Amino acid sequence: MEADFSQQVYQVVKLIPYGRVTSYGAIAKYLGTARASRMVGWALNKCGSSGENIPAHRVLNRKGLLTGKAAFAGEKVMQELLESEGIKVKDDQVVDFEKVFWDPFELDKEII
DNA sequence: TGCATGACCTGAG
DNA sequence: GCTCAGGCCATGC
Repeated sequence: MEADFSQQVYQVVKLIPYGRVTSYGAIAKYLGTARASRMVGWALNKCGSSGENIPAHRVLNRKGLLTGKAAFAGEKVMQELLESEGIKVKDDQVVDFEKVFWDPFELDKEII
């Protein structure tokens, strides 16, 4: 349940604000397993089987590349979703990735 | 129990 | 500055 790594990832991904994106490494680091960044992607890969609606399209790699677009219904679905939120995507890559980048640690900042 | 895989990240050449 | 290779953790069979 809560202790499940996958659930932890889903929780963070669902906390991503509208029009913002984050990287697998950022989530992994937030969970305390920065070296298990690969697990983050895997957890999202099972998001469909988990029965939860996870905005995995907001999660990209460190380069802002839509590496997980293949896990969606269509390779263009992920891009459409991002563009729908105001995020520009070109060549399977997010434009101004640094500007739309969002760190899970910002949540703690708000709490503080 | 052990091996192989994975939507990654970091370091070195 | 770019490219190649290795390593990390968690899950499935």
